[in-house]
Amino acid sequence: MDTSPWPFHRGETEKIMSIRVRFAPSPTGQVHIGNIRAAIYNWLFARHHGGKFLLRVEDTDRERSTPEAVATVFAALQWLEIDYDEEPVYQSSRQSAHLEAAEKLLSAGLAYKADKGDTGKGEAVLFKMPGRDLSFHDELKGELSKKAEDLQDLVIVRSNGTPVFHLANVVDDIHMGITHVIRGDDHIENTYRHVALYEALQGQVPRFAHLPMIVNAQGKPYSKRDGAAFVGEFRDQGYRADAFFNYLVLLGWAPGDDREVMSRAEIVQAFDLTQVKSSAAQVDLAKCEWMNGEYIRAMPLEEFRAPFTETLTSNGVDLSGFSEEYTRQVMELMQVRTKLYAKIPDDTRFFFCEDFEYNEKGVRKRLQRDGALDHLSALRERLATLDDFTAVSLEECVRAVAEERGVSPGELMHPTRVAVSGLTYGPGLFEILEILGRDRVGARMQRVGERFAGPPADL
RNA sequence: GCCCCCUUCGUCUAGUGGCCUAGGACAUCAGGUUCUCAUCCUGAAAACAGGAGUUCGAUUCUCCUAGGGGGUGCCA
Repeated sequence: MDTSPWPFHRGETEKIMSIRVRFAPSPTGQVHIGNIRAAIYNWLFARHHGGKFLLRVEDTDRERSTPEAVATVFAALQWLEIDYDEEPVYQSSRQSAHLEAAEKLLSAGLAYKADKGDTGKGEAVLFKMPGRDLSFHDELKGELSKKAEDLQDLVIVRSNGTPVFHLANVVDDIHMGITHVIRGDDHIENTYRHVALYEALQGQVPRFAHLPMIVNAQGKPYSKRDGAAFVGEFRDQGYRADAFFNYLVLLGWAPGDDREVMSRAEIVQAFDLTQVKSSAAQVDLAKCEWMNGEYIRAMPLEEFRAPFTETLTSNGVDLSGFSEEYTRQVMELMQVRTKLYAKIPDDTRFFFCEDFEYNEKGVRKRLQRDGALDHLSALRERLATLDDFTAVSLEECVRAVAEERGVSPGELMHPTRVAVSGLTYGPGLFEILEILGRDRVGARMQRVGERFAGPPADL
């Protein structure tokens, strides 16, 4: 290692000069997980090193860059609590600077006008490649280089007078004083040409880090066809922002020890570009869900209340008739078995209304079989006389009835579960019964006795 | 076609020449707890793409091959 005491030696300079990175999304309506992960890595890099994280909205595409699309970008950042340090730069407001740069290159003889490809559209401005091999150091992939003959001049201003991405990107990065460009590795090829542009414009060439892509099971870029692909979708499905953030961070980076579920502070502390993988990563929604479940389980019960009630309410479940204490009891049972908020309504609706659906298979298997309904009705009568309608005595009672009738407790419990919840799974039966209370339990047990009596309707 | 990048269990990854009998996590399977589901606990199966080098010694370094991806736009 470098033991020189002289501080401005080699890699030391970058520690002294402050780091400035940026996230430069083009607002197209939704924010792809690959893009947001790039934002996250930029943000973490800045926060870890005490640098600045900036935002540049690349809204030069008039058709797609609507105000709503821009708002979506901000909403995604806000949801994930990715804050930025300076006023966002809107690329659309920088066009004159881009064109000025092109003029400069033109008058310096570093660019020329031509109709590239003889399109007949008129003359565009082309940037002249320097005619030598180009190379740059990538923080993840090492020394990258490209031969002069493989580099072609590129259009920097279209024949209609609008600047092209490459020009705008470089001019703006110089303008914003960007020191590290951290972006997807689909930009590697562009980077050689960008390096030449930086030099031609006499800008300080930043350091680059090209992140691997996020791919699907076929190794192709992950898209909406492969499942949830946009930040908004994950939020709507009931992911917690911190869990989603944590999962995405781990897609291409690991702290080097065995930690996986990590707080934001821990991640910031541990994050570094050198630990980022250079090969593509495949999305694993199962693990993403598991991660979310970990976060949900770990949160204080009262923090669970807001998402819990919101999800139910927005799915048409009316909670107004139930006390805080009542919903708290339900929440207590449900928190440990919730992986996605979006699943809550189907799993808990029966606690809050009478018109829940009966699971068809459950009905066939548990109610329309043997003497299930007989058992149920016998149990119902006994439950009606039970003094103490609590989980403990309910269990005693059910076991006693089972023994009297010479069946296993399960023979009574499964039908009862379907009868009162419509489901074949869920929290402990006795807890469910206690919370629902004697009246509703009795009514529901009676109701299925009538409704599902007789031979199976279908088969 | 040409150019560039990538390659450890099914998946995310640890590993920077000996600590590797290749570790962890998700998923899977088998048990335990249990009325079911979830949680929790125990255990199992599961990988260094292939081939040459370099070296006393390669998952780790080099080269070749194969496979995958990206680029090759007056898209970003």
